[in-house]
Amino acid sequence: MQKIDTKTKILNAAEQLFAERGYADTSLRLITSQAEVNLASVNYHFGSKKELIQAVLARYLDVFTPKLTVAIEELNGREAKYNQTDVFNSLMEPLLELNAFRHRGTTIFLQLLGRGYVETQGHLRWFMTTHYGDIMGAFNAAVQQANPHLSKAEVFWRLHFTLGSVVFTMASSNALSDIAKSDFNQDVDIENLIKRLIPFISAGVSAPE
Amino acid sequence: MQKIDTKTKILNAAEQLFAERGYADTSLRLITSQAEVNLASVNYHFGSKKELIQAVLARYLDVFTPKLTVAIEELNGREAKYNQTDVFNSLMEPLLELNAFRHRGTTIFLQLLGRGYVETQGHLRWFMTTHYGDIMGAFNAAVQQANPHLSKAEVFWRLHFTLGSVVFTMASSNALSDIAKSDFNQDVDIENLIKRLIPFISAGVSAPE
DNA sequence: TTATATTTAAAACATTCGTTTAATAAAGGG
DNA sequence: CCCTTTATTAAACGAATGTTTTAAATATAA
Repeated sequence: MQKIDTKTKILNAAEQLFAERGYADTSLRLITSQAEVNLASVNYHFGSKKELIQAVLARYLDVFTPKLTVAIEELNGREAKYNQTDVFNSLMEPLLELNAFRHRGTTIFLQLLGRGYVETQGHLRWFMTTHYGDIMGAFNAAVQQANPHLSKAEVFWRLHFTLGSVVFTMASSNALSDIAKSDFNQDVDIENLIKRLIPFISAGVSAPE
Repeated sequence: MQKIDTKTKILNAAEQLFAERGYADTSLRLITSQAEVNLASVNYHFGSKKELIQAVLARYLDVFTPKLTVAIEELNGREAKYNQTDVFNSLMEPLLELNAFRHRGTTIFLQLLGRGYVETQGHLRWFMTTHYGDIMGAFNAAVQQANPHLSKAEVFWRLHFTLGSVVFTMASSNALSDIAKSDFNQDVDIENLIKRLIPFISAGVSAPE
């Protein structure tokens, strides 16, 4: 039984609550009581709530983006041309490996991402594009490469449509799962959901213009 | 120059701000100052902020759902079987007519809808399903009818993926339009966006299982 | 051990929020 | 015109939030 330091205890509790309830609806008091630490320790270790939010996201992004980077590089290093499915697989592997990083890591990461996009007015989007803009651009380029029949602009938009599907689904996955449970008596986990998402997204991205 | 009563002034200001900034991040003080009415008038006319949110949404839904209802009924009254494109057209017309109801009505409505889904923890979803559940069910059934190769559950999920694409795109349409403008020197309006969305969504919904 | 730096703790602070109150003004009906 | 209802206004309330302060405890290094 090792001792977990305060900083980590805060991050663990915060990411859980942020993903479940959103950033705005999660107070520091709720986080610190869940983490069993003092209220003031958030400001001591992170400075502010805003910086805590960024730290929570950064912990995932710093695991995710290097893996995605090498996956994309591997893709571009191939002799044969790659297609849309190849690109998605390159994305999915690093994404699913987050489940090894932390319990339910994939879901939490996508929920945090989604909430960050729709909730906070700009500051999270700014944080991500300035710190992780390179890999985002590289991924965009890979999708273009795989879909030469689409214009740059069309790829741009379709990737955002895709992001919308994923992020929205994850952000409301709790409620949706409840509905699916009562309507179809169907248990839905993250793997199941991704399995449903893939054909939808793949068909959408590669659709004729 | 006709005089607009206080209730309407509040609704007009509120829907604008709710769509732009979300429900939680929009204070009653911001709304009432924008509307140039007294702070207390919100509680006087609507009872609470929660009820104001519902009233804002209801104003759109009460215009939208009757039109969608007749469109779906017309669809079911046809002799020939209809397909996915037919269903979407039945949805799009009432949706675009909201632009006649109010300036940028379609965008605002979809933004409000999306924010309601991810933000408020349940009460808006409850409000919608209890008051407008019938038409939602009818639309769901129509999509199933048009896609007999899909199970009920699969249709349910794909419609939510669709809602995600639409809502997410609308919710971040301001920022996205700016990016598209600077990257592709491309002006994007709502009609243009929907034109891009249709092939993406259609392909996704009707994809093989 | 002693001195210094780091971390934790309790309390208070300053704002902001939704809501309520109480007084005033305007409108409508007989 | 008077009376009742409806609507508006200014002020305050109570609760919740992020943050800061000040002191105590703990760890670190000389």
